[in-house]
Amino acid sequence: MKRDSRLSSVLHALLHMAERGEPMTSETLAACMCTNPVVVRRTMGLLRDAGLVASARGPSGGWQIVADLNAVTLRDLYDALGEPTVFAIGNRHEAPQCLVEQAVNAALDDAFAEAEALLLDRLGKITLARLSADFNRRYAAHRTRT
Amino acid sequence: MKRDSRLSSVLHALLHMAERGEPMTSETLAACMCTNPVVVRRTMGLLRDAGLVASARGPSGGWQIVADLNAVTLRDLYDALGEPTVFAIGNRHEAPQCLVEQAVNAALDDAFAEAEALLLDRLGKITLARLSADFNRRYAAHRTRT
DNA sequence: GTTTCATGTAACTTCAAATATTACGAATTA
DNA sequence: TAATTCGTAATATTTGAAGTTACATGAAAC
Repeated sequence: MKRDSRLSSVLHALLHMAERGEPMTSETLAACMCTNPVVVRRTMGLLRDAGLVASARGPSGGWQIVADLNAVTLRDLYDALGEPTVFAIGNRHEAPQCLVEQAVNAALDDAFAEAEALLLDRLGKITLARLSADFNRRYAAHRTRT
Repeated sequence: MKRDSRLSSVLHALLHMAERGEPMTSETLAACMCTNPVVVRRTMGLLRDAGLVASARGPSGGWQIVADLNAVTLRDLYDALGEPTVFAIGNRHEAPQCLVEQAVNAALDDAFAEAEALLLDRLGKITLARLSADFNRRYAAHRTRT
């Protein structure tokens, strides 16, 4: 299976944008994430629909954060991306006739639902501001070392 | 992404085997799970390697549970399957140079690790015996209704 | 107002991982 | 020895994410 890395990607992009302060083109963002401008536009487009970033066309255009870094959590990003499937493990059939399979599914669904709830709760507690601060700590430490 | 449904599959198979009491061929199991005998053999083979089931060749051969249903948890099955990847969401790069991406990955890794730990803990608390009992409750209820 | 730059998006291709299939060898029972 | 069943290699299919190509649309700069 190929894992969905969009959450990781948009976070990477957003922190770079936060550092920069001025609009960044999808080309620039794609370069710093080793991907393709179209992929960036597609993904950032979802964040724009959610009101988190703004895009502008033409010269001096590009992408910019419009939300308050203290107010945006990773959960918000997850939601903006369309609440992608969390687990790579799932039931064989979703609504089986077989009573055995129903019992199996019920047990698995419970456990996975609990884990998903915990994950989303954790994501809801991490703000972009905190990640940005974390990055700046790492940056300072890095400059000290070298 | 295509989700891994082997945990669901082997559970389904094991409960059928528990009900039956005598060996079941991979062909029979495949039929009741709408899949292929070879797939069954491959997957059940992992459980055999873990000492949970036994296989016998030739006429009157097939698959049988050899473990105590009270002692086997879903976590044991997960382990027997080789601890498959839990999440369909992941980091873009695993060991990035970029400090921004390192900060992002660290935050995500934490949240996902917590959720995974909770999931495995839950799986470790569900025994095959409990699932079997759950099935029998459903079966009784079903017979009452019809 | 024309040129240039950048997004918007449809259509298609590639890639990775699970699952399915075919084929045949090896072991076991009757 | 014939029938049955597992063991397993090799290959194909399927699914969904990611990447690519192509071109239309809109905005700024001159």
